Amino acid sequence: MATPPLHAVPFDLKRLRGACSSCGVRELCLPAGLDLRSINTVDRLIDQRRVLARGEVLFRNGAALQSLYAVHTGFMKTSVPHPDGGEQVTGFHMPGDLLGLDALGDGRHLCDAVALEGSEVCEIPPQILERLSHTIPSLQQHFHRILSREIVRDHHMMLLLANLRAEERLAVFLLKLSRRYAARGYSPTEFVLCMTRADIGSYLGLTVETVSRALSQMRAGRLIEVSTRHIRIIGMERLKSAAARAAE
Amino acid sequence: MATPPLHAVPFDLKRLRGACSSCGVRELCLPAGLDLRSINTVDRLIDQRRVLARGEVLFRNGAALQSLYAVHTGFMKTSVPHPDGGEQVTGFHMPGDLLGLDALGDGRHLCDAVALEGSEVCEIPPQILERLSHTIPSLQQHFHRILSREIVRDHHMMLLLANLRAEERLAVFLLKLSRRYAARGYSPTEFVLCMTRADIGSYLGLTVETVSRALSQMRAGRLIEVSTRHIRIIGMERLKSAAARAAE
DNA sequence: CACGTGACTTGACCTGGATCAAGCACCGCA
DNA sequence: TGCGGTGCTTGATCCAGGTCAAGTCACGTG
Repeated sequence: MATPPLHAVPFDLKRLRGACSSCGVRELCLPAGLDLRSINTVDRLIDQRRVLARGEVLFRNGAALQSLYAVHTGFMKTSVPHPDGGEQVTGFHMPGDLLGLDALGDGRHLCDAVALEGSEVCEIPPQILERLSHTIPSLQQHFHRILSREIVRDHHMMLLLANLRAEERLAVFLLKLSRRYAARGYSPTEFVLCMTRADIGSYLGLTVETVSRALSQMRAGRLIEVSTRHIRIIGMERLKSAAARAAE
Repeated sequence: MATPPLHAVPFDLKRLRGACSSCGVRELCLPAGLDLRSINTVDRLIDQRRVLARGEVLFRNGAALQSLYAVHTGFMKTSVPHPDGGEQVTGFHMPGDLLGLDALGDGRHLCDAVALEGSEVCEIPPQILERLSHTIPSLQQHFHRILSREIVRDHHMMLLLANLRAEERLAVFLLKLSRRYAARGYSPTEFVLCMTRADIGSYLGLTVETVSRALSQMRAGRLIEVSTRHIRIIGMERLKSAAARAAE
């Protein structure tokens, strides 16, 4: 039941120049301005890969920052543990996304990161990134862009949590997933959810039951077809208008 | 009815070395590692001040990024306009806070920033910041730290919006304000709110009525004294336990 | 000084989603 | 092949907070 294998190669720098032209939304791609020598330099420094089995933890809340991670293949989630046992999911991460940014603040991770399916990540030691930024200004700029976009995304999420009703939240969620899959070359209308309803609920500030009901309702309204983890969007326009109150 | 004048001098670099030791939480202070020559260099480049009257707009959603801004004195809010007329408040900003980070992503501001009382800000052109970062590594690091902390703060906010009930949200809100005032040398137990109930409500995902009721309830429970904008915390411990479910 | 306006409070009512409860579907495993 | 566990769905009930409505308060203005 895994999602189709994703082929993104976000930090294989030897391929970056070619890859960048095609990666569109993919954030980690470096600007095309790098000369070959830089690319080789970088490539020598960043080549640590790490393979994660489904359910495996990449880092935990409280752990010292060793490295940032670029998701290479697979699907990850990050969450902050709730004092009373539960957890709040703060994001889902697909190939090309960067993990661990919250730890730059004081050198400790403030969330857990776990693989929702077999995944591979690239390790990017922050010192190296910072050192490289000195010599490659465009890299620095790009890194700032990534951080800034993360902030914007979070603001968007706050807006969603503060203003939207259950079905609207779900609609936004599905549309965002759809776009992200599309940006990576997959079908925007048909995909498999890697996360449980509980994960979705936590992320969207809803209970499992409400998530389930909202999905059923969207099925009833013929916006989507659902069979447990498999989603097909059959009424993209209706789905978009269901998400209408969100600042798209 | 203005808050007491705030005396922070976050970007007067000539004073930074001395100031930093005392500024604690203040984020914009540069690490002490700068030598005097750097300080003078920076100081020559960053000296644009801008004065804002209460209600005046610093920048608008959609405007091209000219500059980042460090709040110098006063009190600002940022908000993203809601398609259907309203707005979602994304943050309140006190002296030492940095504004405009969301625009690093694609060079356009994605929120409005307005002064809630007479304020003064320092302009910090991002190009200069980036150029300086090349020559002063500790500055770069510190800037990353600021961005990272912003992300962490937003995650905390998401957690609040997704999980807490009205009174808990208010309690967290007041405690956070209290701490921020304390960090700037003001009373942690008595202060004046610069924003309307509507602003608070928007920020916390509540209606004006609910904000008002929650405050009344906290008064009834003798956690605080309220008279419109003036707040005094008279039961700090009770206030903290009212916010208990938040990951403090 | 009365007046108007916008900010705030309080009450009555209603509803979306949480909670509680029951059962179903799927999967790994013996 | 049956069994247990985990994830998912659906129904019934309840309540926090949204909505609507009616004041009251604070303050700036003619």
